[in-house]
Amino acid sequence: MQLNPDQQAAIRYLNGPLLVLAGAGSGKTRVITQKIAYLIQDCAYDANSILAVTFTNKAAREMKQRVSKVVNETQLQGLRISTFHNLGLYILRCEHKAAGYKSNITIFDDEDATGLLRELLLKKFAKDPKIIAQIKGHISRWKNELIAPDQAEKLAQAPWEMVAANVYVDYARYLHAYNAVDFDDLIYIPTKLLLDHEEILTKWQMRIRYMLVDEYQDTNHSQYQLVKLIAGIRGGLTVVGDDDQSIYTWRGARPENLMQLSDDFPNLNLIKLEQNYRSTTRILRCANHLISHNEHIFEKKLWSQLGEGELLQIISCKDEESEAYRVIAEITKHKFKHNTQFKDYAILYRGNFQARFFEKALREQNIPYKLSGGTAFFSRSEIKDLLAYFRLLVNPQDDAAFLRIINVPRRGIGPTTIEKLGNYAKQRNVSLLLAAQEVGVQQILSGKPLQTIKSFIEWLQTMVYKIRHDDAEISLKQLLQDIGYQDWLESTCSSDEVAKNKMGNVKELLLWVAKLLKQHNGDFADVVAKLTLLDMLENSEEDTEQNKVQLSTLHASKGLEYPYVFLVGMEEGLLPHTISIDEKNIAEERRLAYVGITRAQRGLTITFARQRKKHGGVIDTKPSRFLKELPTDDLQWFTPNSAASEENRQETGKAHLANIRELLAKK
DNA sequence: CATTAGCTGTTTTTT
DNA sequence: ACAGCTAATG
Repeated sequence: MQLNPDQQAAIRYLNGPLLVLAGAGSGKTRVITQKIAYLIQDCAYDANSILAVTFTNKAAREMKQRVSKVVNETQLQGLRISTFHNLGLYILRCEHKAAGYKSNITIFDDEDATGLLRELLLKKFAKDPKIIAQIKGHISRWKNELIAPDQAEKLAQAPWEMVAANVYVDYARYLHAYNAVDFDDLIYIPTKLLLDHEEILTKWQMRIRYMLVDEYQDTNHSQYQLVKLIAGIRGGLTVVGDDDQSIYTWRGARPENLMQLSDDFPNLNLIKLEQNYRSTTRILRCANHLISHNEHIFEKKLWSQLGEGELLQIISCKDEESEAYRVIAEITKHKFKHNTQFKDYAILYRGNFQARFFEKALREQNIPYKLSGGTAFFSRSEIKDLLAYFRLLVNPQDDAAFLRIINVPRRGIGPTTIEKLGNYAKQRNVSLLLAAQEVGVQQILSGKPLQTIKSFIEWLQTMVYKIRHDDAEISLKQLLQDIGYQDWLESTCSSDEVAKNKMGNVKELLLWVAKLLKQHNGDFADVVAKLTLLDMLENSEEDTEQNKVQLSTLHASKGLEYPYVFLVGMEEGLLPHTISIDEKNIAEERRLAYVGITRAQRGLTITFARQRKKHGGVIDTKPSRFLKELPTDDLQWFTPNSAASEENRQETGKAHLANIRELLAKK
């Protein structure tokens, strides 16, 4: 496909910073990938002097894949395409000394961070998880705004804000003592570092000569500062964004950063991409109609040359179960009729929990599917356990990891022992593991617990050695053997099935780690940190190649496209979500729906359930208000009593599915 | 220390 | 419905 003049211009423009306002499907990823190719092939840029940044691992993966199709492999050596968090980790690991960390940094995930905060707040006053979450959010905001703990203390006004600031101080101190960072730190610390150290800043500015940022509307303040610092006055910078696709303000994203750019870079050039190469005119008209209900920073109108296309189908379903069966039935029918492939279909939803019903239905029908997003995998207890072992092997100061696994599997180390050890560690001002290694613990602990901990530490040390010197895969299997994890799973799980499943996950993790270790030259610390950032499915191009129905949250679907999209659960309370139903947040929910609609290339089906199970009971639901914001002429409704569909008399999706199977069999 | 029964509150989205 | 926590018991 040829590039249009605007795209060409965006690719070739190198006389300073450039903002590309790119509507959905206007080829923004193409502009970025082609620009990388242009820089390398036509402008003699070294690949390792180019940095491309995205928000999700998925987007980074996609971009890497697309670049490798345009530029040959030897020229790509050293090219960095990564998420903001991975970039932060990279800078932090390079500059750990200046930042005051040892090289074996570990990353606290959300759960660890919340755990630490709970511990700290217990002393102060509260243990209400809501308050903890609130304070966590506040600390996160401070970090996003580049406000240090001591500054926060000075700035705090309201009493509760003072408490939060105090906790922030302690929290930062503890994390540092653990030689650990949280997700926000991965941006905050490197940005502060570049701000405070002229020579480090210069070094990075020299190293990175051109920077490209995708989904720019999702940057928060600290991320923007990081970009600005690296780009410097030279302004080797292209950012691509679309304020209509800003769906991350809940985690601090500031679409205003699009505007901010022209203030910070007076010589900023602006290029708009408005031609859409993805969707039919009908789909686009619906998207434009919907989003016109929002206020806009920049006006733009998307258009397409791909023809009118089919009507959008709106299907009313009885409940979530029949919604799932109905969608599967529609896919089956459509696939048969148009001779398509499973991978041409995507099911998009607001919340991860919705995937369950579709998974069940797909499994029953033996339809292959790909569930997107690694979060589910990493939140599994068995994976977190193993990861905690890994973290402890890397960093003996990681107390969160220590606490998680010291008694998993059971070693007879209970709360009493841990409390004693904890007190001692605090008094000695060292981590739990290091405290247990000191001679002085003998005065605190004795007998069996002491013996157990001693031998546990000895074992850990042999393990550290083994992983460094022996074959990775064998070492990791040994670790699993030594702790008797399989037996523990079998004895604690409710059924053999569950235990087997968990063991399968554990084996999968070990395989990945072994593979990653080889990729990272055996740098176990690096691999473990990467794992925490969920950056692993890297070598699974097969997934998109494989012929599977795609299941994804709306958030995770951004930047992707599918021939036929099923946007499910289009109900009040779900999309828009109950929590975001006030005037300010409704705009973001609308953008979320907009993102969903604009994923579709040729066909779009929107479904909703009239009833949904909620905390036990059954709740009546209403169709989403967003449906009323679509142009009626482009819609075809399928409701139980509408004449539009004979088939729809079948109330349950299951029966509907059976009908279609029968119909197909006859043909 | 481990186990278990009963109690709670809880449901967005991601790094 | 369910997981995660608490308190009581082995």
